[in-house]
Amino acid sequence: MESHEHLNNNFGAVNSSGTIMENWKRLCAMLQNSNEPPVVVGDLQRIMQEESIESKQGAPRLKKNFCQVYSSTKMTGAAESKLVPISEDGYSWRKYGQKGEKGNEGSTSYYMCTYPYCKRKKKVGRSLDGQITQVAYKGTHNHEERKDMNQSLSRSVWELRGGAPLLSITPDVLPSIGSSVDNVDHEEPILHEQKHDHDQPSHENTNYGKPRQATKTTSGTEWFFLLTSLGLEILSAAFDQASSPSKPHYALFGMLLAFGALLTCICELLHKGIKEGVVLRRWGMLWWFYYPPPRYTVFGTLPDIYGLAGGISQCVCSTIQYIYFCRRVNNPIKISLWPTIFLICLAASRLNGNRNETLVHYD
DNA sequence: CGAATTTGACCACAT
DNA sequence: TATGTGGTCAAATTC
Ligand SMILES: [Zn+2]
Repeated sequence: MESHEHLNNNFGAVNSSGTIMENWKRLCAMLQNSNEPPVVVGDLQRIMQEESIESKQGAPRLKKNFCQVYSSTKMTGAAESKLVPISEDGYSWRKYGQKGEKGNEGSTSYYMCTYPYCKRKKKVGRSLDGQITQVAYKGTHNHEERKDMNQSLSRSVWELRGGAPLLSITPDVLPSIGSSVDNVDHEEPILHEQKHDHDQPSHENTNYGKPRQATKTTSGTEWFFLLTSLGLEILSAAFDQASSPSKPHYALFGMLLAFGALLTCICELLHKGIKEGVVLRRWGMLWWFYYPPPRYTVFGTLPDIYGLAGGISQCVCSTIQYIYFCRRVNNPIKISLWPTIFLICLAASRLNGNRNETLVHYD
C-alpha cells in the first residue's frame, strides 16, 4: 500500500488514493446533495475505521511518536465513540502558514486554534481549484469549550497581555471537569481569510470569530536549554569524578557546574511554564504550577520533574563532596549515580516531545 | 492602530 | 554531504 509514505507527515493524514478515496467521494457527494445525518455518520465511521486499519498495516511503525486517533480501539471506546473529532470544527483557527502549488497539486494551509496556548493545529489541503481535498488535525486542545470561546477567553483573560504577573495565585479548586458536551455541531471552520479574487462557490465563508491569541512555539531555545543543562551536568559529573581529597579544585568546578546545570534546568522549566501560561495553585499542602482553568492538570511532565530532582541532588552531592574534600576527608557518600539518572530522564523528556493525531479528508 | 493573513525564509528530518 | 519535503516563523501586508 502506498499509504505507507503518505503517513510520514506530522499530521498523520492518509492521502487520496485507493478505494477509500472513492468512498470519500461518494460520501461527499451525498453530503452536498442531501443531508441525512445518520447515514452519513455511519459511513463516516466505517470509512474511518477502514482507513485506520489500512494505515495500521500499511505503516506499522511511524517515524515519530504518533498516536492515531482513529485507531480501532479509540473508535470502539464507549465514551468517545461520538464521532466528535470529525466535526471537530466550531473552533476558530488562525492561519500560520501555507505551502503551495507544488507541481500541479493544490496548496496546503496550516491553522492553529486561537485559544491561548492551545496546541491544536489543523492542516487543510486544497486542490488547485480551491476544493478541499484533505483535512488533518494535530495536537490537543487545552480547553474544553468548543463554542463561543470568546466568553471564556475574556474571563480567563490571562492578563499576560496587560502586564500581569507571571504567576497569578488563585485559590484551590477541585480539578473536576464535569464535561457533558454532546452538541454534535457540524460547523465550518471559523477562519476569515483575506479574500482572494476568486472564491469557489462552495460553502466556505469568512466567518468572524473575534479572536485573541497568545501562542508561540519555539523549539530552538528549548533545545539550547536542554543541551546546555545536559552538557553542564556531564561536565560536572566528570569533574566530580576527577576530584580527590588532594585536589578539591575539581570538586569546586564540579559543584559550580552542577549549580549552573540546575540553573539552566530551572530556566528551561520557567521558560516553558511562562510560554504555556501556568498558574501557581495550592493542592492540598503543596504548591505547584498548574495549567490554565479549562484543564487543571499539573504542569511539567514526569521526565521534567525527574530531571529537576536529579539536578538538585547532583548539586547537593557535589557540594557535600566539595566540603568534605576541603577538609581532606575522603569518601563521604557514594555519588555519581545521579548524573546517569538525570541523563536518562532528560533523554526520555526529549523523546516525549510532541504527539499528534488524526486525519480526515474529503472530496 | 492593532490584529489576522500572506508569503518567502527557515528549520528539522528523511532520503 | 547534498537535496527534498513537511512544518513553522516572522516581516510585511491587508483588513
Ligand atoms: Zn483549542
